Amino acid sequence: MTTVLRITKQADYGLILLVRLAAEPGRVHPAADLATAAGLPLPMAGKILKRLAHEGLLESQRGAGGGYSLARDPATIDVAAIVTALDGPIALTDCLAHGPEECDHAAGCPTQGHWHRISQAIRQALEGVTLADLCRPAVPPLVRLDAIAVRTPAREAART
Amino acid sequence: MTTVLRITKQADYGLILLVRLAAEPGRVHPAADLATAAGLPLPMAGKILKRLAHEGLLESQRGAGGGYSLARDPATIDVAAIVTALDGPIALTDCLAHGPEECDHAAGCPTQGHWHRISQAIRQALEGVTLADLCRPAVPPLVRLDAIAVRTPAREAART
DNA sequence: CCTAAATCGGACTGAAATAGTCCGATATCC
DNA sequence: GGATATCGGACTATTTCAGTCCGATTTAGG
Repeated sequence: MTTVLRITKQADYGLILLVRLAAEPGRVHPAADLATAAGLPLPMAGKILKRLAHEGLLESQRGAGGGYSLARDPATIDVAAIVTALDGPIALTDCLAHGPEECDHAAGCPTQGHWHRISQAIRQALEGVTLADLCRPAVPPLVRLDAIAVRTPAREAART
Repeated sequence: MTTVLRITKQADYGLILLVRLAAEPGRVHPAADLATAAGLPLPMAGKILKRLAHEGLLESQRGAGGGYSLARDPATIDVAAIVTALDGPIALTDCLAHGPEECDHAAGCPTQGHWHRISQAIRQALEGVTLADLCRPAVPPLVRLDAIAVRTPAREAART
């Protein structure tokens, strides 16, 4: 038993790579540069960047002098979009990922409305933070008592 | 690529079993009864009930005529507690599960505060719904447009 | 052209988490 | 004593995740 309701490392890594890209939005960054900056092995970073480009969050330029750059303004890319791009749809259970009506028993299920509410709250939490937010300010935690540390292998190496 | 930010099936099953128990809070329910009611194989239901008892959410009585009953009032048991009991701590990434100070690089990490906020929002969403809520009323979804169906193998069988 | 620098697309492997089962031991009621 | 139950933990199979690798393709520059 480990932890639950988590995003994958790929999404975590992806966030870090995107923060790097957002630091210099105009420039084209080769995957190798981003990988070393983030402290990730090139194959891993490459895989993630590929997918982000495929999902439309990044633009890619092939060939010598090529690389990746942000497709949109950092302020218009929210965390939900990034996580969804890398990890797939966000849902508490598999069935919540399917569309409406998918469940013919919905009528008799008293829990339904509650799940919907919870699901929506989570989604909103992820939509409420943009890539621009992530870069710029370290928002001061309101509660100082239980300030929670943020650590991940990549994130450690990432901090220059 | 499937879905992300999900709870395990055990937690899902556990919720269903608990709803059954909450329907008749006073009574003692044998695992076999709960299993058939929920449409789960007995070993599976047994495993889950065992853990819920071990975590203090259920009380158990052994021997003939024994079974499980709620340890507390349904209104005092929230979804977060149930999920935590069955799936372990709730956190977006492994590092968020650890306590404070665990990250010596926190000072340089601009994303820190944001993660904390998101994490807290998710936790609150799960703490805001109690077992009593889940039983009683089907809260009407505010947004009708994208009414989301709730389905899971067990949940289908569960609906009497 | 030709070579070097890059991404593209997908297959592939190993490790870990999950789902689910099974069994022997123990407690309780009749 | 026998039937009914939970207890505790080991055990297996399946899926998911992390991470790697390779051949193909595109582009810049000499």
